[in-house]
This record gives sequence, C-alpha cells and structure tokens, in this order.
Amino acid sequence: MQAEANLRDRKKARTRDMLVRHALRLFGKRGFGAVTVDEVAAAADVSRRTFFRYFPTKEAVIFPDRADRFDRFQAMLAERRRGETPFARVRRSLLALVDEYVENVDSVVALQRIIDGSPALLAHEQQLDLEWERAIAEALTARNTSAASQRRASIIAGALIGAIRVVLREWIDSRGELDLHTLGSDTLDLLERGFSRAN
Amino acid sequence: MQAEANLRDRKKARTRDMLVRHALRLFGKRGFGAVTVDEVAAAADVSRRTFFRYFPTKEAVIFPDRADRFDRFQAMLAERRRGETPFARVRRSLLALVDEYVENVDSVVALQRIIDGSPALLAHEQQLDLEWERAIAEALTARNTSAASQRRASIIAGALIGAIRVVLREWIDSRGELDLHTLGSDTLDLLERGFSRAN
DNA sequence: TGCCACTTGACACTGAGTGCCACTTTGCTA
DNA sequence: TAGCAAAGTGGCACTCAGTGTCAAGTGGCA
Repeated sequence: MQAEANLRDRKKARTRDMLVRHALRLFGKRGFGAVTVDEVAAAADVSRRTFFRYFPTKEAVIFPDRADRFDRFQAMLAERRRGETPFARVRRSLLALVDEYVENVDSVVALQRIIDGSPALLAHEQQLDLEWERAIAEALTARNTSAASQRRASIIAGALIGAIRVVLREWIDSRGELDLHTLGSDTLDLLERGFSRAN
Repeated sequence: MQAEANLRDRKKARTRDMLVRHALRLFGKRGFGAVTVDEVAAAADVSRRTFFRYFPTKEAVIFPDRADRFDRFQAMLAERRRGETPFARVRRSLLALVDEYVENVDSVVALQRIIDGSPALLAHEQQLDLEWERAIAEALTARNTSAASQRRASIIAGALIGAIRVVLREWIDSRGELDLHTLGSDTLDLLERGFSRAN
C-alpha cells in the first residue's frame, strides 16, 4: 500500500509489528489471560503506555488486520457485474475470501486456539462480525427501500453470518482438512434453497 | 419453584433483587459505563465485595434471569410430539417464547437501550446466544450422527440464531409495534423455504 | 542548523475483579 | 434454649486494564 514511507512511519509500523508479534507469541505460549500488557510491552521494548497508543485494548492486538480484510470484502461487494443478483454478488465476495483463509491455515488455527481460550476474545470476535453483517445487509437491499424489504435483507444477512461463523469454526477445528470452498458453497446453497429441501 | 425457603435464602433472594433493581435504575438513568459497582452496591446497601459474590462481573447483573428463559426453552425442546419434525419442534419452542417478550415489551425495550449503550454488554449478550445455538443444533441433530449431518444441523442453528437476533432487534426498535409472532413465523418460513423463493 | 510537530516514557489515578480474614447472622441439634 | 457449626458479609490489600498529563526525545523540513 504505502511503498514510500518516511523514517517516522517506518518506525511506527515496526513498533506495531513488534507488539503484535510478541503478543501472539506470549499469548500462544501461556494463554491470553495469563499475560499482562506490561509483559507484551516489555517484550516489544516499549512502555506500557505506548502499547495503548497503538491498540485501544488488550484484545485489539489479536485482530490487527481484520480491518484490511473487511475493506477487501467491501471492495468486492462494490464491484457489480451485469446480470448478477445481489445474493450472487454476496456469494462471490464471500467465496473470494476462502483462499485467504486456506493459504494461512496454520496461523488461522493458532490464532483461533488463543481466541478460544478467552471469553473476552470470543466476544470481541463476534462484535467484529457485526460489521460484516451490516455490509451484507446493505448489499442485499439493492434499490428497493421498503421497510419490509430492508428487514428481509437484514434477516438474510444475519442468517448468513450465523451460518458462516459455524462453517469457519468447523473448518478451523478440522485444521484445514475440510474443503472450505466446497463447504462454503454448499452452505450458501443450503440457505438459498431452504432447509426443507434435500440437498 | 422454591415456595418454602428459610430466612437465609429469603435474605439472599432479596439482596440479589435489590442489586438488580438498583443496577437497572442507575444504568438506565446514567448509562452502564458511567455507574461504578461501588455505587450499585451502595444503593443496594451492601458492600462492593458482596456485589461480586452475587454476580461474577458488572455485566452479569444486567442479565439476571436469562438462564431461566433458556431452561424453559430447553424444556420446550425436550417435549417431543408425534409426527413432529426436528425443525418443527424448534419452531414451536421459539414461537412459544414470543409471548414472554410481548408481555414485557417495556422492560425489554428499556433493557435493550442500556445494552446498546455499552459494547461490553453487547458482546456479553452475543455470548449468551451461543448457548441457544448449541441447544438448537443438538435438537436438530436427531439420531443421525454422521459428521456431515451434525455439521448441517450446526449450520442451520447458526443461521437461525443469526436471523432471530435480527428479528428481535427489529421488533425492539419498533418498540413492540411490529407483530413479533408473525415476524418470527415468517422468518422461520423464509429459512425453511430458502432465500431464492419469493415468499 | 534550528524550529515545529509528532512520538514516547514516566507517573498518577480510576475502576473491575480477587484473595483473605475477622466478624456477624442463621440453622440446627443436644 | 443454649451453644456450636456453617453460611454470609465487610473491610482491606492487591493485581491489572485503561486514561490523562506533561516533560523529554526524535524526525521532518525549511
């Protein structure tokens, strides 16, 4: 993104990276709850106060680049193709993210192990999903802005996120053994066709 | 439940009730974040330490009887009727809760207003939904215990909870103007028949 | 080089949550 | 009904997350 950056910015990026790296290392070794922010800061060789200048909370250091992924997802949603239904656009955007996950199985699995060890992190993770739900709901609303239509879009978005959460969880629990692309595709089919149909 | 209770138990119930009552009052007036546990405890005329003997966290005092509702839901799920499909059983159990909500619109709306004012409470609320998701997934699994079948049940449960969350939210935002029973029923139809069908 | 803006560290403070212990209240039995 | 054991409570000290403030350090740029 920012190929050119002055020394100041490079230092900041480096500090941030150090904090994330050491946080993940320590949390992975001893668990999220058993490591204090002081320790993370000390490991990254900055003061405790500086940690909180880079991350608003202790939890936030665990989710350093979720915002980027979300941005990519939104860019995908914005890209409209002729003859593509709103739902198809959401499907395409979601499935496009599959490769990102598959390519990083190991780190995703390791991260999830840390998250599962802390209710605070699990809660934080779910909060982040709300953004996705809103984005999907918006993408599905199209131009028809009747209240009922908007409601329907929101409900579908909620169901999608709920289902996707489970699918990702299953895939991670299988340590990447399952085929995430098939799994995701089947799940979208399931929701599109309805539970009552044999699929 | 426990019609007979000795003095000790009655005192405990009373203290707990006082804590909940004053917490809701103070949070409702000034917001969750602006009220300290000390103040709640003082209002209920107990020590801060005692507050934490009744509730594990500050958040917990907001959700005092969710466990009861969940128990009732599970009891409903356990009640099997002949010729009833698993999905129909879930539908019946969910719709049975509608009246509970409708009867208490005002307190539900007031509570939601408090919850919406605090990310911590929103997160806590979502965590509680996971129990429901697990219960529904279990109810849908029936006897077929193949991995694929269990996965399908979990996915459907996730989608259901995701959709229900949105529906409840819409209903609360309407301050109970919408017909929750119709809304819930339509939503279950939507999921059962699939998004692609015109409903 | 020197000035300005940005970044950092140190310190003090608030509030949530926990362990511990002494004290009081309640239940129960001899 | 006296007295003991158990349950409940208050107070205190402590850890840790998170915030405000300010002085000192460091890089950008003319």
